[in-house]
Amino acid sequence: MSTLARAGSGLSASQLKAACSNCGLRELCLPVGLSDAEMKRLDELVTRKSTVRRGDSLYRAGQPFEALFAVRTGFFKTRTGSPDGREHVTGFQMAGDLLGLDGIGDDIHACDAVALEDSQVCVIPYAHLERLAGEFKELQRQFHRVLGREIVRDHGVMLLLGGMKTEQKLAAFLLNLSRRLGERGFSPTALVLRMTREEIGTYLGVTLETVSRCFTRFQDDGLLRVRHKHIEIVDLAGLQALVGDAAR
Amino acid sequence: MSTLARAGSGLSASQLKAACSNCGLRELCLPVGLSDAEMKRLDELVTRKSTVRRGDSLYRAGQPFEALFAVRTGFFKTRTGSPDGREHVTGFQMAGDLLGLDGIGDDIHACDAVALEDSQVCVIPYAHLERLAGEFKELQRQFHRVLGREIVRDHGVMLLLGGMKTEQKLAAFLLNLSRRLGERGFSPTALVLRMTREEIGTYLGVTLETVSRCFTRFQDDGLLRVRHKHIEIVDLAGLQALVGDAAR
DNA sequence: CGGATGCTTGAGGTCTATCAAAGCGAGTGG
DNA sequence: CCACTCGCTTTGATAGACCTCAAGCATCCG
Repeated sequence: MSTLARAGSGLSASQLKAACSNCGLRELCLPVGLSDAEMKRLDELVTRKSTVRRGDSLYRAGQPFEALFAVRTGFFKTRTGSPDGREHVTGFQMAGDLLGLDGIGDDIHACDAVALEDSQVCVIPYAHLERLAGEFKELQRQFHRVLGREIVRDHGVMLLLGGMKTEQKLAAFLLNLSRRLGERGFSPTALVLRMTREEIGTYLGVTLETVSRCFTRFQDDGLLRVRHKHIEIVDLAGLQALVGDAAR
Repeated sequence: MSTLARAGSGLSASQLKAACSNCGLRELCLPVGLSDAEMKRLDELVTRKSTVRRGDSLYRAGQPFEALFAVRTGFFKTRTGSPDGREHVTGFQMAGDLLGLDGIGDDIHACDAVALEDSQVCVIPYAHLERLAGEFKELQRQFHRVLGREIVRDHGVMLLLGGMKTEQKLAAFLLNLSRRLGERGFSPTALVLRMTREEIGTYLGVTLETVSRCFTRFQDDGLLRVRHKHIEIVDLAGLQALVGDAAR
């Protein structure tokens, strides 16, 4: 929010040179374990940044896939339309997360990516990335790792959706959010939710009312302090005990 | 089952040369759109076959990841342990499907792969595959497609688990199975299930009793004919109507 | 400051999990 | 080859969780 305010409003922020080599997110994004020389070549790859306003789509299902996106600032959800019309959220992405992997399979995006707040992304042209991956062994390896982790992450969500009750689901969701915010230097216990109860609900496979009720139950049990979008985790161990252990 | 009988029992079937270039599954597996020369190099890659007996694991969660596996014959399930001890099935794999992608992310397998019938797989050493992918643009592209499709497939399962009722889940499951069997030259309407009701249940996020009851309900409604593991799809359109449309 | 959106809370009904028991089949060993 | 046993499946009864419908309230934003 604070960094965004400065960079915001201006239309094409292309003046600011996007540079992976000095990006504060480089530990979270693609380039890890690359040599300086390789890092410089990667800088050439990521030449463009893009700003997405809250509520707008970065891409939509059905659109041709041309690039991956790395979130610099802001918050996104990815959603796919359920066959019966309702929407289903497949994930939430924050700074350092990669967006667009759903397009790799068939060169067509399989879901929408919607900004939940004003956001900024790096544009990574995919053809360019594949070319570079062919040249740099380490980049290739790293890219495969990212894809592989996404697959494992999805399996974790399947476990969550298929094998847990509402309380466990919500606890796992909050712990996941807490951990990721902590990794990015934010407080892991004082969260501000960027998404609505309904979005949490379709992500977890329950209704928004059930999410709301579960929040108040957690508060009554002394696990959380809930004031609308502001969540304070009071008893982190208690939440972990609910899930069993699996945080990711 | 019939082809297996011949190749079975013998311990190392290395006598039989595994060759992608003349494999009947090459349309389903990795190599699609490769030139003859590239195909020959790929043959070098897949030098080993392995036999897995029903009930045995091809690999287990926690084991070091060294190779991908392509199913030649047979049927597998992949499962991950739920935090509270129960097992959750993440997928079913048949001839032409790839196994082991869960290990790419962190060089450790994230789930078990268990044979549901006596099976045979091609072993694809991963280090070798990555090397070759660096050389052959088309192989690299194809490999990325496979990973990308797996991600999209997982999103489809998340949709199924999170947004559908039992009837829709089971219908979607049967339609998926039917389609994949059809693509492999089997009857798309007369299926023999290789998995138990419980395995279907944990895959769909319901109990085995609910699966069983749903089968009988489908039979009563004239959609199926069910005799234990033998399922005959009577009204395919009716099943599709239940789901809405999304088959995959 | 006022409308709109999102959140909370309640009541009732449905669906599914759970516990329990019996029936059928496939595979095994005599 | 047959009988037996074990595992899988089916079916029933009950209780509890979640969804649905409905209303009132807080908050955010222009």
